[in-house]
Amino acid sequence: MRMGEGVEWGLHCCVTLGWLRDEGPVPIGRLAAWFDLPQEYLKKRLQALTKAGILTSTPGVRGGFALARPPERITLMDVVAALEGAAELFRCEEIRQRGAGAEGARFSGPCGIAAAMRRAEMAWRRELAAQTIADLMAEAPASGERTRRNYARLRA
Amino acid sequence: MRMGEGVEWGLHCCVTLGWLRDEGPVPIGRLAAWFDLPQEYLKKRLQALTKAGILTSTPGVRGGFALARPPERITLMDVVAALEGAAELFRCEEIRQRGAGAEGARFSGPCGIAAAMRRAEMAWRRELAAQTIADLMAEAPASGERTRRNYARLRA
DNA sequence: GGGAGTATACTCGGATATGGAATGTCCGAGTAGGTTCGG
DNA sequence: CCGAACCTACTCGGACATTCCATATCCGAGTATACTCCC
Repeated sequence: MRMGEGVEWGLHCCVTLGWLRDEGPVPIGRLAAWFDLPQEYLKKRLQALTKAGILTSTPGVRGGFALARPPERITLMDVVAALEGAAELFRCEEIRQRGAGAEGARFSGPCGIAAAMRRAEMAWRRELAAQTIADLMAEAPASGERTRRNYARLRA
Repeated sequence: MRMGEGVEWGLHCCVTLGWLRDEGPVPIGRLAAWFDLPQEYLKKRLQALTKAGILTSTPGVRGGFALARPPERITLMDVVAALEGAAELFRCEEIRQRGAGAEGARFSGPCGIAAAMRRAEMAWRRELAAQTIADLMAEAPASGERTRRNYARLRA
């Protein structure tokens, strides 16, 4: 069980778009070159973020991607859910109700195993939801400054 | 990103083996029929648990699988790590150091994104390590009683 | 010179191949118990 | 009748197919810009 690499890409792109928010939309080719990533596949991932309402995409010759909301209102949980699906990590198939072991059982309450796994997963989600893109931006102001400088030079 | 179904199988089998600890080793065929699971693949997963030191396997005509330690000393984290690998969910590829965005950067500290994801993952692991197989057994004493009864009937 | 129409180049969007991991299946090695033969 | 050797049946262990999803790629739809032509 591992997370897709698109999550790292999406988070870095969101932080970068947060820093370049005053510069207007950033085209996908620029972002791909920025991190040396496969352009077409990165586009596919950003499209998922767009569908989830995290990014906005504007077509046309001066188009590109941009944040749909202020960075303070975008949590890591939003990005992960958009890119990896909102489904839970552990899926209970209720195997306790099948086979010879279920002979003469009622199963009133929920499955204890599923409940325990759910508790752990909720702790994970809570931590993810507590961090925002703005927090990540605040942690590295120097990188923000450099990003704006490099981007302005590329644009010129 | 989803967890393999083997985790659910492994946890249910561990709880069942905890209840049947006085009955000696349980063969794989019995366990597979118990939950109506594909026998050969379940065996592969239990072999992983054996390699991790969670189960013991005894060959021979009266052989089978059994818990290697008391249920109080087996955490959900142990089982998940044995079946899904101990690698972290989020792997940082340091894409910030690649491409045009890294022009003239020093990168003194660790990647803030990786740190944030690590925090969330640690919360998840902590919750998993706090729950043991014995806890799961204690939550459903009725199922334990029924399991012992059904198993004795099958054995007869 | 001004404005409308048109052509164009650049963007996003979804449909289409490919590779690797999770899943599923198979055969061989080993051990405990039962059986048989000899004492 | 007792004991030891052998044989058999059942177990686990690892090697071999198959299916599904993440990854990677391609072509088509749409729009703002820039240019051109007409008034």
